[in-house]
Amino acid sequence: MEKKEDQVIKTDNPMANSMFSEPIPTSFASSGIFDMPCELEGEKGGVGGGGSLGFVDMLGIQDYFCNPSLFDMFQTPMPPPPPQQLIPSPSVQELSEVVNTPATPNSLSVSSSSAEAGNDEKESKTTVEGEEEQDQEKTKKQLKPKKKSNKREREPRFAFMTRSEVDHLDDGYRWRKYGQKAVKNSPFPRSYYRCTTAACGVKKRVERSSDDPTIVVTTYEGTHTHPCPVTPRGSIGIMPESTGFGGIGTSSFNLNPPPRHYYYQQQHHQQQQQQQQQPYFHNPTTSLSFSTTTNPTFPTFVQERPFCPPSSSSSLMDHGLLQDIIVPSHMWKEPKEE
DNA sequence: CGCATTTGACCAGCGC
DNA sequence: GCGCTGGTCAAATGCG
Repeated sequence: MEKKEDQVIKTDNPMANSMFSEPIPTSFASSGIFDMPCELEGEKGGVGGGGSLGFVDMLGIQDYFCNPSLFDMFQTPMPPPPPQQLIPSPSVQELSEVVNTPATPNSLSVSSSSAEAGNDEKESKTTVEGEEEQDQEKTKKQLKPKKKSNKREREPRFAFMTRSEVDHLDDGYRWRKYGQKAVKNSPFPRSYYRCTTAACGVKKRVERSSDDPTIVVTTYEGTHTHPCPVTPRGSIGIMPESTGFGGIGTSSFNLNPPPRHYYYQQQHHQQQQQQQQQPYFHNPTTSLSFSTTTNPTFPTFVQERPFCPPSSSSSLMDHGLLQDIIVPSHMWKEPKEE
């Protein structure tokens, strides 16, 4: 029962979190560089969710959404983890494959799909409201009907790959672990977490990549319906509702982050070219790429910067983002020794 | 004492 | 129909 994962956003910053699911306006469709319509000024150590976040329908990818908080996570300090390392392109591909097992290359309804993808997609017509799901959950608890006639409709999911030694990354939200399972083809168990906030049905799964144990794959499902209860080091936050992404923000940092530019690492020959198109990056120190190595339907976000630990000053925190080290594409191919 | 984690059991979906 | 696997529940346990 191979499952295809959701799209994977790979980052070295464990703060992968708070993001998620919502259809990505196809208007953002593109096939190369993605210029996140997010402005940032990053001064208080954070990116905020200042503006809107654009997103993609790359190579058939749609139905995705990246909560602006995504940006946060890229510059939010991670807990105690070890020195972050850059993830060379190769590994990205590998991971991508691992996580995105057999998918349907030509399928446009990539929507987050995973196990229940099939069903979800069929029923996805009737958009699921968070409340509905919660009701279902309640019902479940009572009769344990679980997925039945009313097969549970899942919200789009987002997977993030993070190089970290800690499994459960601190993303600012409070999570309660409700299960752990051994997963097939992986020596590492998968942990299931649910947002502890009442009425917030966001869930996330955390597991390590069997290929690269240093990689933690965090899959988020759902959208938080509340402000981030915790702003670790004042760096986490979610997109303001005004953005239309349903997020609620309470970031303690500047909400007008400088433009973030991402580029989509196309699967074929364009890949390298794309990577070299740094001019696309307004902020040359930070880049995030989408990679659809094996399966174009599942992009992989690759953060090209090593994690920058929080500093005592907000300005420095900001640097955590702005001073990221850019890794030339060629370096990806040839992982440097540390 | 309250909350989070652990862990075995249970259930549903899927492939054969 | 059966077995496998993923996902969830909930009692037991741990911890602050």
